[in-house]
Formats: sequence, structure tokens, C-alpha cells
Amino acid sequence: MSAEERIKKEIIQNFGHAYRAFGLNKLMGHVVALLIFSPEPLSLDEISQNLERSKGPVSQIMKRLRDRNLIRRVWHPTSRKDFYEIQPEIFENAFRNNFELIKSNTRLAKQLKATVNKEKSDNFDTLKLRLLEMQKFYELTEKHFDNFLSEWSVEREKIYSKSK
Amino acid sequence: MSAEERIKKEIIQNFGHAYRAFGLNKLMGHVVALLIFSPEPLSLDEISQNLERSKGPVSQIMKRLRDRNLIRRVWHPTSRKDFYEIQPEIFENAFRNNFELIKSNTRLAKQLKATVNKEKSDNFDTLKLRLLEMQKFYELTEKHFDNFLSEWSVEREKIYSKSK
DNA sequence: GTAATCGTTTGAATTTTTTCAAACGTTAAA
DNA sequence: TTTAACGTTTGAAAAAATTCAAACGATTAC
Repeated sequence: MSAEERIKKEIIQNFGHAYRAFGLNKLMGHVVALLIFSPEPLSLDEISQNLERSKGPVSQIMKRLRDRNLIRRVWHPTSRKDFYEIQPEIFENAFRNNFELIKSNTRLAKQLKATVNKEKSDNFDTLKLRLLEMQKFYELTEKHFDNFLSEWSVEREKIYSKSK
Repeated sequence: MSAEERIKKEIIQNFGHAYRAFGLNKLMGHVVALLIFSPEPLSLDEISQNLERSKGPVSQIMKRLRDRNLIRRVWHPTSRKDFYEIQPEIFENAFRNNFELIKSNTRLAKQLKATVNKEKSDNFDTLKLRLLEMQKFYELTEKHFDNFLSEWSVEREKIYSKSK
């Protein structure tokens, strides 16, 4: 096996683990790594072949990746096949996906707090305070996420303008 | 079922889903919610009983939660049992756990970039740039995480000093 | 209009994760 | 020293997620 192939395999494996750690499907990570690695868009067949999976699950994974804005479809004028490539803003988009989870936690905390506050019972004192803390925590998180994203767009621009 | 119990059940379910979305065991979320809800520390038996699980899996989950600094053990002078309560800094600690994942991604990007840069081949141009982007992205993330955590400790102090 | 080439869907098979009950070991009481 | 009360470990059972091969439907080529 060539050095290239070794590195490629390693990256693919690593991405699989990383995706897994974040609660996503390992195969999603593999596909993302493969596409990051590839200078050209790849077809469904090429991807299945490369990762040694059948078309079925790969097709499903491609849908999930598209839903998350991590990849996108492109078309060759000469071919009837779909081709896929990485979304240029993949890291930012992955981050946004997690951001959505954070936001849903904020909403959850607020909603729970509202429900609990309606109750007369004193038993909820500990909980009320905790839910307030939770809400504040996630609100602060959201603020910093926003800051991060605007700073990142500047940073990213720098990387790619240099490389031209 | 009383209003209290209803709310409690709902919170427990919600936490289960949230934990799941982040790639953790649902039962971990349930235990955390139960302990957040509880004004008093709970024993292993009480937790198993409350969540209708046997001691075995709960014992294992408690270990995982302790490893992640989300709960802690306390002892009653009068009882031989272990009791558990939420770590006061649970949100911060959960955040730190994710932070560790981010850091491992930074390390991964750096390491991959180093490996790839050693290669003479031109085939890696796309990949090199991507890995640079990835490294920068995660470095910026780390910076903002740090900012967040220091700001949060101030914010949290405010919440709990007010409540006294 | 028919055949060929796609991507997607589906139900079954496999693999992995979760869960349990029982056995085990340890500590404290009797 | 024995017994009782714990928490943890373990191997098997149950549940859930992943994966596949085949069927399907839609679109393009002939």
C-alpha cells in the first residue's frame, strides 16, 4: 500500500471515530473524510466502492449528510450520475448543527422553568434554581457561539485568500 | 399522577434524549435529571427503583457519570450506602467534556497535517489546505471555549449569590 | 415504447449496545 | 468467625442500530 493510501485510510478511520464520539454514524465520518481527501467530486458508486459498502446504506448516509449541510451534490454535464463534494463551509456547518442542539437545550430549560414556576409547591426550590442556571448557561453559550462564527468567517477568508 | 411527578418524568425523558443526541447513554441523562431534581442525595437503590432499572446497569452508569465529573458520591454518617448528588458545576463540567473532544480534533488535525506535509506528492494539495483550515477552526474554537468558561464562572456566582 | 442506468426504499440479517439477574467480593455488624 | 448488606462484575438475553441485497421507481437512451 502506498503512503497516500495509508494516510487516506488513517484519516477515514479517525473521522469515523470522531463522528461516533459526537453521536453520529461512523459511516458519515468516513464519507466526509473521503470527500475531504478527494480533489474531485465522487459518485455514489465510487464512494460505496471506496468504503467497501453497498449502495443502500451509502445512499441513506448521503441523505443525512445533505440534510446536515456537510456535503452537496454536483452534476457532470456528461454523466447521469450524481456526484458529491464537501460543502466548502463544512466545519462551520457542523458547528451550526451542534449549535442547534444547544439551542434546543435553551428552549428546554426555559420551557421547564415556565412549567415549574406555575407550581405552588415548595418542593421545586432546588429545581427552580438549577433550571435558571441551566437557562443562563445555554444563553451564554449561544452568545459565544455567535461570536465564534463571525470571527471564524474572517479567519477562514484569510486562509483561502493566501492560498491563491 | 401528581403534577410534580409529571414534570419530573418529563424532565427525565428530555434529559435522556438530550444525552442521546450528544452520543451518550440515555440512562446517563435520566440519572442526571433525577439527581438535579432531587433536593437530597439518593442511594443506588433509590435511583434504580425510581428509574425502574436493576442495580447492575445503574452501578455502571454511576461510574461513567463519576468519570465525567457530572455527579459525586457523598456519605451519610448513619448509613453504609453510597449516596449520589449532582456535581455543583455540572454544566461547566459537561462542557469541559465536549471541550476534550474538540481538543482531540485539534490534535488530530495537527498530526494529520504533519504526516501529510512530509509527503512529496502534489495530490495532497486540496487536503493540506483543508487540514490547515481544520486546525485553525479548532484552535479558534478552543480560544472561545476558554473565554466562555471564565465568563461563566462569574455569571454562575451571580445566580447563586442572589438566591441566598 | 422498450431497455438500461441510476438512486432510493425495504425487510431481513448482522452487529453492537443496553439491560438484566445472578454470582462475587468486600466491608461492617453480630 | 459468621452473617448480612452493600456495590461491582459477568455472561447471557433483549433491544436497537447498522448493513446488506434485492426490489422498486424514475429518468434517460435507444
